[in-house]
Amino acid sequence: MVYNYLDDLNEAQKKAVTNFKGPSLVIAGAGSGKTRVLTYRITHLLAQGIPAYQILALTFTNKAAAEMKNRIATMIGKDVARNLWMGTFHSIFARILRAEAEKLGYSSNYTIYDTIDSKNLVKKIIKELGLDDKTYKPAQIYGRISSAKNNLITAKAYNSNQQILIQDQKNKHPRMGEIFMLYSNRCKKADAMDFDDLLLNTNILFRDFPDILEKYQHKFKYILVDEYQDTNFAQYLIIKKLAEKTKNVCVVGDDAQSIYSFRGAKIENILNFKNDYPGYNLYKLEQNYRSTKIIVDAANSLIKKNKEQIPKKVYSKNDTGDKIKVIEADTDKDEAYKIARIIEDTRAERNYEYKDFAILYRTNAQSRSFEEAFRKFNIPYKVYGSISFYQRKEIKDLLAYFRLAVNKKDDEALLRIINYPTRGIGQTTITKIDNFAKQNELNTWDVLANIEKVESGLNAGTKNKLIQFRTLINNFSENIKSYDAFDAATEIANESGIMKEFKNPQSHEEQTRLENLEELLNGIKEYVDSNNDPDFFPSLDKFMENVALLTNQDNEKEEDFNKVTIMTIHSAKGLEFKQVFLVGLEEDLFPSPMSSGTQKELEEERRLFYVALTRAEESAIISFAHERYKWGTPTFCRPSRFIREVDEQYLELPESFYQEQQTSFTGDDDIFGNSSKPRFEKRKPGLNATVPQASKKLLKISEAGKKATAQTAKDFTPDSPDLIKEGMIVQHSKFGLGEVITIEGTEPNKKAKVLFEVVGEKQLLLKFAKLKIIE
DNA sequence: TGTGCCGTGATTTTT
DNA sequence: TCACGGCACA
Repeated sequence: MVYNYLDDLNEAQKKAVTNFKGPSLVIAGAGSGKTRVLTYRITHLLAQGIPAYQILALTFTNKAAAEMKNRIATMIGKDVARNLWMGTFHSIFARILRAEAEKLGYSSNYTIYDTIDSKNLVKKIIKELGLDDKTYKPAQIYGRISSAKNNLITAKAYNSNQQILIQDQKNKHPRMGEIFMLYSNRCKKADAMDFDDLLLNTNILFRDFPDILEKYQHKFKYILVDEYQDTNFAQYLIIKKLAEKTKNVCVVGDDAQSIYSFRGAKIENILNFKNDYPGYNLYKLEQNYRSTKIIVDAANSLIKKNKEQIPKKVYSKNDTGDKIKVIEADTDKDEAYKIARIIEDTRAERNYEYKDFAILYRTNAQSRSFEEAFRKFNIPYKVYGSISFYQRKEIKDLLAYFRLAVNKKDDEALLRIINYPTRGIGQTTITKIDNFAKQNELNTWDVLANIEKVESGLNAGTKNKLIQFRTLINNFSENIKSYDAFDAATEIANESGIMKEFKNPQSHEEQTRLENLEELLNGIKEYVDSNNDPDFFPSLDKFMENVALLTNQDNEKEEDFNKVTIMTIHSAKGLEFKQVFLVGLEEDLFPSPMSSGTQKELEEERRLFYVALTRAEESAIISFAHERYKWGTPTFCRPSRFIREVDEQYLELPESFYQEQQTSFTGDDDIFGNSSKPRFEKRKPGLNATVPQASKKLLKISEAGKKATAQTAKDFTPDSPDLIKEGMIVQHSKFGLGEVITIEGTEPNKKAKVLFEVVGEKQLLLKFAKLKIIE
């Protein structure tokens, strides 16, 4: 060791790094140096003379793995770091499964189906069974299959479990089990595993082949797991089995930051570590180095409302910092503009750069208003979380050729490209081949391979086209044996006709697609060039091994470096910014109405808020709007309960908030309002009671005319005040629909008393008020 | 077989 | 609002 790395650590961190024998649980509060502990612990293991190949370090993202690897490489050298088994759960076990594939009846170059492939397959099966895809929503069905697998329930086990079957009956999905079974069989037949199979099959491998389990138990003498609070049952059990012999397992995580239960993560895994590994060592990293005192204390004041927690006291020794400013906006648009202005101001006042800011929200749909505002203000920004690079259509299409060349059984890939670019093989033909394949229990490719002999009612011309396609693919798979990945890929890109599709880009969109394809090829070039192992041939099939496991966050572009970050809170986990804007803090948005039904769900939403707040280093700003476009319709909103849950001493609230507190926040009873009820029953209880009775006409209009309202709100042109009469239904740009109760006074000071649907009764001076006549 | 229009429905998503 | 799938038509 070139320097005494332990000097970089505080006492708690040092203990967590140096006590490397036996089970360890490291509870790492937000910003407490979790990654540091992990990397230093590995460094320490290596310094004790433990060989790198005996260390298994599991993360959830490629990014986290790459970051750790880099840090370790700088501390102890690239050559050693390379031999560590460090990567995501999926990539590590995909690798092990490739080595052991035959035992489970797969080949070592099995395909990995990504979510899109999986959903397509589910969709197809639902169709084939003649089921209604409104009852059997593919995404939902896939979700159920996925969560079954994450709980280690195979299709077979699923179908023999009475309880599950009864549950499906109740859910109006009596044929769920059948779909699951077909789905599993199809994947197997295509020599394909989906994401969940990678974990499920690893478990099956370890269960059914004890000698193999023993081999890996012996191999991995030290196991480290990052973000342990986000492990699902399948992952938990793999770790448990691998660590059974040595018990040298170190898990790091923060129960307060568990936000992925909807994907099967079990917070119980971290809460129950003490039971699984009695005699474990517990380390709590409680000093937050990232944020100001106010931010840490505010976050604590909120999170303490959660019941299920490992007790800890996160604190900061940094500056006190600014109070968290709460900003009130009229509309979502207004919210974005206000924030754009603040960004420009802060940049000037504090000498911040654009990269120091982040906009964090609950749902992706919220990005739009910010994109628009930032464009207006010329603020450079980058939006994360849209569609991943590898999920773009053009990329998936080209990759499908690669996949088929590597594994001809890959039916999803085959069907994707058999007529793309179009080569005269239409739906009718595909259906015929497909049916024949199914009747004879064959892969689609098998039918193509013997198309000359197949009695399928296809005419000679069509057969010829199929033979041409077959020859094309056969050539490709010949090529990948001798060409390196880049040469093979380039050949395929050209010969398949995909590049030709974009030869003369007609639109900006086509231009982007071409660039994406080029980027993919460049990536492959890099892959080939970066190999300096003379014993390794960087072929296309090798490149394909991990492609399905890559995501777009893995390749940040350099030009995106100094831009404002716009992303969901989920994707912000692990990141930090000087100033964080927590936007859209409204009921029915955050907490999300979809996940505030149960206490458990609500606690997770609260943890989400906690994660968001603790991303901030120097200041955090919370915003909410009174009116927001939801699915194209302007909707009225109330501030989120989470604002109120933060201890007020850390907040700088807007004037109106104190007034509103008295009316809309009189108690908790309106908080759990059912969102299907008409809105005016939920706001301002004092007025609510009177509104519905007062105007049946208004109610009728607002119920029937939601679409009309949406249109009028968009291009709002007020009518002349002279035309406004008693009894009319009018619309106000801010207050929405209302009924004119009385008109009094004389020009130019005519006043109208209007009963609005949402805000109740208002006196309006007609010369100022902009009203539009609806009826 | 390909195109264009209309109706529908819509969290979060590390792999 | 926006994206996607189904269906009618060329």
